[in-house]
Amino acid sequence: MSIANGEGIEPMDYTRSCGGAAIGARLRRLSESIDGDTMRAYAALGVQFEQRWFGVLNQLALNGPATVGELASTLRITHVSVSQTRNSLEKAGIVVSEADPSDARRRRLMLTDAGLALIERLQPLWRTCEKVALELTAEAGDLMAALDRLDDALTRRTMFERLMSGTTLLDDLDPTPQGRTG
Amino acid sequence: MSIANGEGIEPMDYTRSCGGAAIGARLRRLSESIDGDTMRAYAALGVQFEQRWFGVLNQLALNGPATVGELASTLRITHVSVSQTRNSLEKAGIVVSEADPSDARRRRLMLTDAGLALIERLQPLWRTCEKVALELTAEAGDLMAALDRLDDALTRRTMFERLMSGTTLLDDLDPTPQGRTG
DNA sequence: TGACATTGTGTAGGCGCCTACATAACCATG
DNA sequence: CATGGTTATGTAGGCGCCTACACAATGTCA
Repeated sequence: MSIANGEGIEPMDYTRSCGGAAIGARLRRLSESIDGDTMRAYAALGVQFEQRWFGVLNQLALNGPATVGELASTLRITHVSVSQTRNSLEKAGIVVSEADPSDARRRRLMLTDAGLALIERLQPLWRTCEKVALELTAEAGDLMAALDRLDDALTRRTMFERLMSGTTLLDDLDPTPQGRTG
Repeated sequence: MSIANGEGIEPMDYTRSCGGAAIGARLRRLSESIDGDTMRAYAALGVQFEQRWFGVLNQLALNGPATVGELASTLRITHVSVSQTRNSLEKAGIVVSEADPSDARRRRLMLTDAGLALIERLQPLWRTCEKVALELTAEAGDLMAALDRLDDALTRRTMFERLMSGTTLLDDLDPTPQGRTG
């Protein structure tokens, strides 16, 4: 808490110095960097593409038509996000949807010919992504496996549970109820 | 590309099956999960806190008053983001700012007493974050180090450079100039 | 048949970050 | 001291995701 020098020395990376409370920020920064560069690659190839399209397109290509809810569940994002992505994909003519005849609540998405062509066209870039991912995994030493394990760890016990569990937090926490500013 | 079954089988996690093109999405999803849970922890403790405050607050606590640009540089985010965070912090009474007497373009941020008190109050939670980060690193097998190495790898050569470099991409890429939809 | 919960999808608005652009203060020139 | 480039900050609007809420179609049960 001591107020030290205001300039001069500068830690090489704040997320490295204070890992714990900033790990979310760090992952976010990495994802934005990678997503941004990938988008730039699409643009550089003259292909109009949105990052968020990938999951849905890939699933439709692999497994055929699917509903909003099915895609959300497979992609592990909310149905809202899928719904918005669907909207964008339809506007771009890459996907069409129709009400499921057996249940009018459901909306079945399927690729258009333009969608199939787009996927075909992007295959090389996506294969390159795979290669780069391998390259990075090599350089970063087992990154993907570490992410797998992080996913697993958080599935076993969420961040929230970990933060709130007595052993780590409540022992330490000063119980004066002075908080709640707003 | 073959259209297979539309229901039934479901890969356990799409990001694991198609790692390359979705690595950004995966990191984003992880960061959102962690950030969201951390925010829930603040809320559960009755403290009104925004995730984005952390970097700036931490820096001000560690190094004393600083300008928007200095913070942006240290935190490795844009000055815009710092500027918006500053605004939010000032509205919450946690930080005040004044024009630098020697250069009126610069705005020096410093903690208020309320800001110092908030930091004091959050120390236990932040220490818990550290512990949880260590816990996760243990469970995820050297996660933080892998992230360090990923950062380094991307600094050496950006994702964009990797994607565009001939060896990986241009060899594969079908050169028909049919793209550019919009 | 009508009431009521459940399910599938959509809308509004928020998060923390971004890029592109605008503005104001500073610093050289002439 | 006017001109124009540079620097520090701010505004507008976008990204992909989120939560909270709205609503229509379906199932259930009196």
